[in-house]
Amino acid sequence: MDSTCEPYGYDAFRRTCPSHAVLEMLSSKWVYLTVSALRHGRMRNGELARKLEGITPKMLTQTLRVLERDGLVRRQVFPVIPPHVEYELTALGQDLAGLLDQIRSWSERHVPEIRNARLIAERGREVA
Amino acid sequence: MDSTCEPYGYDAFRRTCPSHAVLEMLSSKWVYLTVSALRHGRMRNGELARKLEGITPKMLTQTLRVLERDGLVRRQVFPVIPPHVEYELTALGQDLAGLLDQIRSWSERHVPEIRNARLIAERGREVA
DNA sequence: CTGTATCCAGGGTGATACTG
DNA sequence: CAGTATCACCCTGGATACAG
Repeated sequence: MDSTCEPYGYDAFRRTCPSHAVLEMLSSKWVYLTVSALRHGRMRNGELARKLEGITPKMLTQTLRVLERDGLVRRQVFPVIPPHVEYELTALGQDLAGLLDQIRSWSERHVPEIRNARLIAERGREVA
Repeated sequence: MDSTCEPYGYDAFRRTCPSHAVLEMLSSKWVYLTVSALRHGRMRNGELARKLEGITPKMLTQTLRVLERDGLVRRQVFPVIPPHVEYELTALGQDLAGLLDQIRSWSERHVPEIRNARLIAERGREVA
């Protein structure tokens, strides 16, 4: 069983390596956005729902549960009525957030170039 | 039509913003790995297939086509027999590669912490 | 307010076989 | 070698309604 990728260390290129699964877990736009949103402090469920435009209650909960399970997000429940729940990044989550947020920012910054590339690609297909 | 997110600039949190679609396109483990693999220079189709362990021909081609369409990868065909095709990152792709590769590296670096978090989470569920 | 419970459509993904 | 074509299938992800 080489699931640890030993003795050469972890290698995400190997499908049996745990780091491959971690990478897969991170490959979700809702994970990106959730972690990025929490980057500047704790937020309530409703706040997140409004910030992550278009997310359904199910996906929001599901995403938060995964992040909580993997130690990236901490969930705090206040036993009051109506319910009050807050989410915040753990130290590990904050470490990751710096990277994920850069990707988000990159996506925003390079829209024009990508849009342009797509237009050129389409033209090429028309000619053919 | 606020698809450009104007007048406040692009915002990936808004589902109608083009940057949201870009983020979604990047949310794929095969995109991560393909771009990371190409980071150190051009590669042939077969080389990529071997490097990206477990990828099917279909997914490899599909991923490369998306990256090519969006201007992140350049495809060069040598008209010889047997066929010879090489892929390499464009300038835009290299810019992105730096970020994506950091995520990949992060995934490898933090496996122990995440594994540990999962174990604790499981224990919690058992108690309940 | 913060979720859970269903249901459902759709397509991403893989496996396989095959062609130029 | 590089890629296409097909098929099936899971299962994600969305919509909705409802509960504590």
